[in-house]
Amino acid sequence: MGPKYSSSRENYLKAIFHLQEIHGTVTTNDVANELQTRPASVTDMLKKLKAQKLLLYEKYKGFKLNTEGRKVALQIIRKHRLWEYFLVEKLRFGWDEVHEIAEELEHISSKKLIDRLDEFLGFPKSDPHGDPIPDSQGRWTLTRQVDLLNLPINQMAEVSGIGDQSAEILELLNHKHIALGTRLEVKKKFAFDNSIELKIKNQSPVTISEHVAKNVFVKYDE
Amino acid sequence: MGPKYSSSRENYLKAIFHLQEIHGTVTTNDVANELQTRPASVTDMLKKLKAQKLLLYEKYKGFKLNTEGRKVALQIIRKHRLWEYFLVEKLRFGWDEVHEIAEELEHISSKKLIDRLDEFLGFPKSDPHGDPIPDSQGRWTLTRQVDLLNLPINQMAEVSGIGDQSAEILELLNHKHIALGTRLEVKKKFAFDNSIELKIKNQSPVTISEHVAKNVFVKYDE
DNA sequence: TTTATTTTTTAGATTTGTCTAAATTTTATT
DNA sequence: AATAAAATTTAGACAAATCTAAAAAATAAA
Repeated sequence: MGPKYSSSRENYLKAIFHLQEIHGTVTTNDVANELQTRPASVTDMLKKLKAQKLLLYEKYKGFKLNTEGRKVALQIIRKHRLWEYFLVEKLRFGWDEVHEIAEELEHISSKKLIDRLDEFLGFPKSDPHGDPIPDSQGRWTLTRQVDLLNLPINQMAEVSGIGDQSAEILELLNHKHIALGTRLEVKKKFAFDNSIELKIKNQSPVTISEHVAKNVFVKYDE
Repeated sequence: MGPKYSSSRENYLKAIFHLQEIHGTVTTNDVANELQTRPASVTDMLKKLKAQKLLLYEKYKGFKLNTEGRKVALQIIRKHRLWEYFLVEKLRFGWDEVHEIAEELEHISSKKLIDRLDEFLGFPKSDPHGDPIPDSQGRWTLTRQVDLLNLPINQMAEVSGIGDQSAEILELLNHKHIALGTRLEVKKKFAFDNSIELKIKNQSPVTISEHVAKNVFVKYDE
């Protein structure tokens, strides 16, 4: 059996999901803009998605995915992010060059394939951009995982992993009282050398270099 | 940029390549049969492939791929077989369940992806069915690799690998004078228990069980 | 070598996804 | 509230890939 929905339909579902996460409800123009297509084409597709019972839609009013549509969208997002993780972690791609390839891979239909891939990758919780990966039931941890360079300022987070496992970096982190589980927030980012000033509760601020920041991963709820 | 040719076109190229390997020249009905489609649809596509300069075709005469068409077909076969290898070796799929999934994966367009995958897999020479994998220039070793159960009768071949690495099988093979590099041929296959009678030059015939045969891989030129 | 059979092609229709241009509805502005 | 502007939908067209039914060409059989 081929795919349940065409690539095109899947792209619409994904775009609508994305937009309704941001705005609650979605408009025709939004989708046209997101998918680089024409509003008329969007309307055409909305009718099809409604007929397939994936979308709540009354013409001229806004629209949003129903439960089934959301479910399908989450599976596509899951595939996209797992493939991105694979490309970066296993095939040594840069995190900035994987999106386009994952746009194609996300439409491969086999559920067994994606569950095996998930297992092969060790059930990662976040993709290389820090976005959460839904599990095979479409649930996701609300936790984002990023390195310290990408942690928003004043966002409390918990250290969840160290990239470089060398004794040198562990010594440095130890000295600054940073370990797995430490709760901290970024107070300042210096554009000059990308160094970062951190604050850990009940301690005075510490500064770390870009090189170190890149290797410290933290998670936080959004 | 999207794919250079549609999935459908790629499937035609692959089918025609396959058929012309067997019969030299290809007919409309052959292709229709191979792709489970109608002769009229094949004719339609032949015109398009000819217009794209991938096919030598005069109506009512047979047809075959030109150099460019062959090149494209080989790249698709390369992708198909590398993905099959990945599915079996990395994701623990059975060799009998990977074909359908690879039919989808083979249409992913990124050349960089497939070259990285090739590297990640260690530049395998054969897919899980023993079919050769073309390299990134479309060249392939004419050598097929199969286990002893699948070696054609009276085909001289050379032992190229042992699946199970246990001391027990190595002891058994050693006793029967079978090692990496040994040249042998299958003289008889017994349907009753799938045991196999082998002949090594200057030695009397030996019989091995199905279990052993499955774990001895050989290569031969076709 | 006619005739019959099979193969292949053409003609015209269908489906999916897209588009442009025009019409309609909603929203914003005076 | 009337009008202007923006958003959305409809109507009709097009390209790709497929199909059926009929016509044309090639092959096989009498």
